[in-house]
Amino acid sequence: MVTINDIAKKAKVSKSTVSKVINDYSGVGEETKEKVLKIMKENNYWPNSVARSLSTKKSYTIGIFGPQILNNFFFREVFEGLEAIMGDKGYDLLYFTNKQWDESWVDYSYKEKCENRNVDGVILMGYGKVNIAQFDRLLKSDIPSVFIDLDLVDSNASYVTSDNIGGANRSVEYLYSLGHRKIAMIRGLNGFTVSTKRFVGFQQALKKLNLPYNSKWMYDGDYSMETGYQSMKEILKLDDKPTAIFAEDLISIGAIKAIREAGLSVPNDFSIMGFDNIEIGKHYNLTTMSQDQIGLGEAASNLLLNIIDQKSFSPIVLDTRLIERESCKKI
Amino acid sequence: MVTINDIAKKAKVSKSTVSKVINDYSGVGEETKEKVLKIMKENNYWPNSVARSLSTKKSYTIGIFGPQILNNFFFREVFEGLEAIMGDKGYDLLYFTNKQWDESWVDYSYKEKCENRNVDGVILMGYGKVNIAQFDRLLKSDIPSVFIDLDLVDSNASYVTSDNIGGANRSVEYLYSLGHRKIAMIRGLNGFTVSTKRFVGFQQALKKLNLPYNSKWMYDGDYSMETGYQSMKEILKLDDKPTAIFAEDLISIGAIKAIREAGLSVPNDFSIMGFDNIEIGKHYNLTTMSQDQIGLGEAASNLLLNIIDQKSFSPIVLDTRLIERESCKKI
DNA sequence: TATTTCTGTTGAAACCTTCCAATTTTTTTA
DNA sequence: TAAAAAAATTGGAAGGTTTCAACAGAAATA
Repeated sequence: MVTINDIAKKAKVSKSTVSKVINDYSGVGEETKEKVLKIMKENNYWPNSVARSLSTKKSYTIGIFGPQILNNFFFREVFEGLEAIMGDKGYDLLYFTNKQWDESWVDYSYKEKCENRNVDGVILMGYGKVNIAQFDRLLKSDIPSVFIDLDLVDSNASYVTSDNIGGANRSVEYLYSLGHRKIAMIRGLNGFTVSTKRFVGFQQALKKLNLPYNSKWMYDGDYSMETGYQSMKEILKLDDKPTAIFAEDLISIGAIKAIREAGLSVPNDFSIMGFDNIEIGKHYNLTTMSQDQIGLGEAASNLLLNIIDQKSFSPIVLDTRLIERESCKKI
Repeated sequence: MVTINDIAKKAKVSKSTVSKVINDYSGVGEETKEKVLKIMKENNYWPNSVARSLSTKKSYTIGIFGPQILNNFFFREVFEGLEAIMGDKGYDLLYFTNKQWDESWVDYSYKEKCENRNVDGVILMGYGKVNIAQFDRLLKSDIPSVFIDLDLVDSNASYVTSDNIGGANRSVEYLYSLGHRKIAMIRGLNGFTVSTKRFVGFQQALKKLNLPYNSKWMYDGDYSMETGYQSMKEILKLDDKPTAIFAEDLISIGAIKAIREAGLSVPNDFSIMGFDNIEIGKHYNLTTMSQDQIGLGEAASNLLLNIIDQKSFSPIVLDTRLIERESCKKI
C-alpha cells in the first residue's frame, strides 16, 4: 500500500505538506501543490481512512443496528433511503453483526460497539418498546443516534417515524367513506410502538365517527401472515361479522388467504385495508395506508447528519398516504 | 473513551502487559493477569479496533459491494447467510455506498475502497458479465475476494454460485415427466452469467429429451415481471402454443399475470416453472427450482474466510432443489 | 555461592494520519 | 538595503494499539 510517506519522499516535501494538499488546506504553494497532486495521481494514492480515523476521531462510517432488518420487507426499503443520502455525503455503512466477544469481560453492546469502531453516528431500527433499557448506555453517551419507529430522545438521540396515529385515523375514515360501519382490527402488537399507535388512531376514529367498538372485532398477534390468517378464521366464525378489516399489510395478506380459502372473496365479502405498503401488497391488490419507506431512510440520514453537526435534534414524523387498489369496496 | 494506557496506569503495569492480557498471550503472571482483567472489567474497557487495525492490518471487517442488492429479493436472503457466518467469526460487514471522492485524483474503485478501509476481504454480488474489466485491479491485488454468481477466479479471488445448468436441466426434465413436450423459455439475459447458463441447461435438456426447439418459444428480456408479462402476451398470440413455460421467478410471475388477464389459468392452461425461489413466489404457488440463498451467503462467507487464511480457493457450486407447488400440472 | 535458565515485565518503535509550533523562505514595507 | 510581515515548509507529537528486543528477578543448576 502506498502511504503518505511514499508520496512525500517522491515529491521531496514533508508529509505535513502532503497532508495539507490532501485536505485542501491553505499554506501550500501553488507549484508544490501541483507537484504533489501529480505524484499522488501517478501512484494512485489514497489516504488510509483507518489511520485518518485514529487521528481525527472521524470515520465517515455510520453504524447500523437492527435485528433481521435485511430480511424484512419494510426495512430493506428504508435501507435504500439510507444508502442514497449517506453515500452522497461520503459515508459508508457498517452493519453490525451479532458477533460476541469471547472473553466478555465487559458489557459489549451498542455504545461499546460504536466506540470500538469509531462510527460517527448510528441508526437503529426494528426494535420494540420492550426492553428499551438496553439502550441506556448508548443514550447517555455522546454518540449521535437515530431510531426508526421507536420514540427515544436524549441529548444526542432522536427518531423518525411515520404518523401512525394519523394514518390509522385516515384508514378508518376511508373505510367509513365507503360505507363501512362495522370495522375490525387485527394488530401486530408484540411490544412495538407503531402497532400500539395504530391502535390508538383506530380507536380515536371509531369514537369520532360514532362507530361501535366490539371486542370480538379486535385481534392481537405479531406482525406476520399467520396472525392474519388465524384471526380471520375466527372472524369468519362470528355471527355478527364486520364488513371491513384494518390491519398491517402482512397481516392483511394472511387475512385475504383465509377469506379465499373459505370460498369468499375480497373485496366482495370483506374489504381489507392494509398499512405500510410493502412491495408484496401490490400482488394482492391491497389497498393500504402507505408509509414512505425510502423517505424514512432519507429523513433518518438527514437527521443523523444534523445531530452530528449539532444542528437539529427534533424528531421527524412523516405523513402517510392512501394507496387505493382493489381490496376495499363501497357498500 | 478509556484506553489501554488508562488501564495500564490503574493496574500499575505497562501497556505491553495489558496488551498481552487482551490478546491472551503467554508471558503474563497469573496474578497480574487477574488484576488487569479486573480493572478492564471495572472500567468497561474495550480495545479500539481502529487502532488495532492500524497496527495489525486486520480489521475484522468484510466489505460488501453490490448495486441495489439490498433492494433485491434474492440478495437480501444471501445477506442473511453472510451475516450469520461472519457474525459468528467476529466480523462486521461494511456496506460500501456509492460515495465518490470530490477531488478524484485517482481511480477510486473496488481495490482502493478496500485498502482505504483495511477490510480483510470483500464479497461482490449482483454484477453481470459485461464490463468485468472494472474488477481488474481488485483481482490483481492481494485482497481476498469472493464473487457471487459471477465466475471470476484469480490468486485471491473465487466465487460461489448455484448449479444453474444442472438446475435448468432438471426443470425441463420435471416438466417432461409431467407430460409436457412443448416448452418455452423466457430468459432474463442482460449480461448475467446465470441467465446464460440456465439457457444452456435448457437447451441441453431439450436435446437430450428429443424435444423440439422452436425459436417462437424463446423470449429475452431482463429480470423483471414486465419481461414475463410482455413475453407471455406474445406467446398467447401464437397458433402453436407451448404447454409449459420455464422462466426465472419474477419473470414467471409476470407471465402468470398475463395468463390470468387473458382469462386463462395456471396450471390448467399453462404450466409455469420458475427458477430461484424468491419469497414472493410462494404467494403465487409457483413451482420452482430453488436456489439456496442463505446457503450461498454461508458458502461465500466460508470460502472468503478460507481465502483469508490461505486455505482453499476452489469455487463452490451449490445444488438446486425442486420445490413443487401448484403452477405445474400433469397433462 | 556463582552461574545459567526461565518467567514475567517493560520501553520503544511501528502502523498512517493530522495538527501545531517552529523554522525557513519569500515578499512587502520603510 | 535592512527590517518586518507574510507565506511556505517542516519536524515531531499524538491518536490507541501491537510487537519485539531488552531487562529484571526468581528459580534451577553446578
